[in-house]
Amino acid sequence: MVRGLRPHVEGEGLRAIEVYDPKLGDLDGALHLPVPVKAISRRGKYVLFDLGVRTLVLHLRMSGRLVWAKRKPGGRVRLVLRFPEGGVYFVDPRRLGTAEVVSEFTADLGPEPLGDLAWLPAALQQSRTPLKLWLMDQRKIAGIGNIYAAEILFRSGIAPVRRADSLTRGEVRKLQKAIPAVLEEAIACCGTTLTDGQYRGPQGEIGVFACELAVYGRDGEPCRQCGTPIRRTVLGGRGTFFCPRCQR
DNA sequence: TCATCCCTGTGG
DNA sequence: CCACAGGGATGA
Repeated sequence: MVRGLRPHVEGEGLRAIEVYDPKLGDLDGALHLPVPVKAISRRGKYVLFDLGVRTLVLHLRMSGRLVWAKRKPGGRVRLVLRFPEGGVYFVDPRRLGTAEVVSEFTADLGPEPLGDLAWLPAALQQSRTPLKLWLMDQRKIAGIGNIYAAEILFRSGIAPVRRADSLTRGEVRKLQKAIPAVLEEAIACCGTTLTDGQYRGPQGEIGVFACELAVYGRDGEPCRQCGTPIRRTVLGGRGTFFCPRCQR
């Protein structure tokens, strides 16, 4: 998503911030607009607009989308970042997303999942939590959510409830490979659009990784690898999908 | 380490 | 109608 927005906003002047949801509060109070966007980047699931002395921090949570458009798109627009050539529209029907302007971005985030994962074995050894919860704990490793946790575990052949500190060396190696493999593949597919009105890229692109999902949302359907019905349980309050045969 | 809550929309 | 939804902060 950040890659899609980059050509539209990087180096461009942010003219105005229009807030349509009082929950978001005032955002431009500490800013001298217009201000050039020096860079747009990502850390974990946070989107960061580098405005020089300040940083605009967005988090889309469950239902948020960032749409680049000339005019207002459909849906519940909570925020607009106005640029000369168009706007970044923060569409967010559930209103769980967040936006703030800060002097320095801070968040309790673990390392990026696409960097060197040499630290992983030692970190896993220190935790007794179920592996799926470990993967989704942003303080342990940043950026992995419910869909990709499920898919990473399937590709690793590890059951979601396995304690993090119980993995064999071989399983850790599989996990180490599966984390970047699943994420890179999903990014190459432009993400995962499950149904209409859900995740889209900044130009409305559908994320076709939904076609590649092995377990997520496939409760009761046959495993693509062994035919065993995919099962759904609840872990940490979240739907958890896995193949009881392929994942031990 | 957990359930709960924040919100609203959709699908069964 | 109820269950559930891609996330995360909070308080027990």
